[in-house]
Amino acid sequence: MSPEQLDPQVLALAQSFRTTLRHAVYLSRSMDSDGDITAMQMSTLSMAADAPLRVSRVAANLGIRVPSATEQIIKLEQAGLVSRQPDPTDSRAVLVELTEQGRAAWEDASRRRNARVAALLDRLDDGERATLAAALPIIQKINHTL
Amino acid sequence: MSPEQLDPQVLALAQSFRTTLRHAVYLSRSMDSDGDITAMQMSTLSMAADAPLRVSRVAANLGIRVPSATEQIIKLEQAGLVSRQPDPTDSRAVLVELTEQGRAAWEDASRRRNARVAALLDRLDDGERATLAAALPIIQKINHTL
DNA sequence: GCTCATAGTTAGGAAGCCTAACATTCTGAG
DNA sequence: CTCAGAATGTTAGGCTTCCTAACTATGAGC
Repeated sequence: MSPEQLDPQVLALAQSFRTTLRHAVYLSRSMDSDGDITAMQMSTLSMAADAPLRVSRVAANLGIRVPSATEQIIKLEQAGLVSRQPDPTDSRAVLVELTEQGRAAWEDASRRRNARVAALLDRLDDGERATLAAALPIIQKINHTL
Repeated sequence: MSPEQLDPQVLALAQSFRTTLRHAVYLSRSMDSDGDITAMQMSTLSMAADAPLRVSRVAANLGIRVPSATEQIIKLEQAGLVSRQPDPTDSRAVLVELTEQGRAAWEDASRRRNARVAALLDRLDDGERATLAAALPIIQKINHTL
């Protein structure tokens, strides 16, 4: 909490990082806006693709409150993409899992979006792609320390 | 538009990029949610900090429609942070510029947010920071090719 | 068994974004 | 010079997403 102790170089990087990420929000929005599945729904589906998970975990992973997660999950359920099952180990909890249709929709949407982003990345040279590949885990690491 | 031609390695990078960016949205949101100025307002203020600009340019830079930009700008105006002046070269257009109070608020908010992000980046080692610094311009470049 | 914490849902409201319709100003073709 | 169409914003109305507060139902500890 003492700004004087911060390395100016780190501060400059922080500024650049913040700005880049702010713009990347719009990049991400446009990358993930395709068809009828929203970015948030994509996130939820990809979480559930690994294994069924609780509503509260969906909320935590999305950085939203539980009621908001419930709302989104209900929409996914009405669209037939996920099902809500009571957790056998805790009857208070609800497990969100992909339906067959949900898995198909998720895989399809992923494929199309990946192809579009790959087309963007294709314009970079090998060095740039290598740098980007090296930086992504670091950004994820920062994300986890949140 | 022919997915078969895409390098699998580039596709994998695209997937990772997309996922990282999607999570970074929430990171950015938490980094930029501080006090009373929202992330979008910060973006608008930082644009106007360089030079007065039109409503349509604000909208374009934020990736939103003109009416939505108008709405945000009116809020900033009501908060006393920007003023709306008719463009002397085109009376249809409106120039958004920072007020003194707006500039002070922006500088203050920037300082605090940069300090908080710098504290996160401080936990990385020098190599990680170097990689991150190298990657940021590349992400910006991708952003511009949008 | 009572009490308190935990998991989700429901209800109601705030904020942000959108499209459609409109007023005003500019531009250029005749 | 005039008038039709383009460009710039604003207003109006609606949709979506998120929030907090209040509630139900289940689990856990004394």
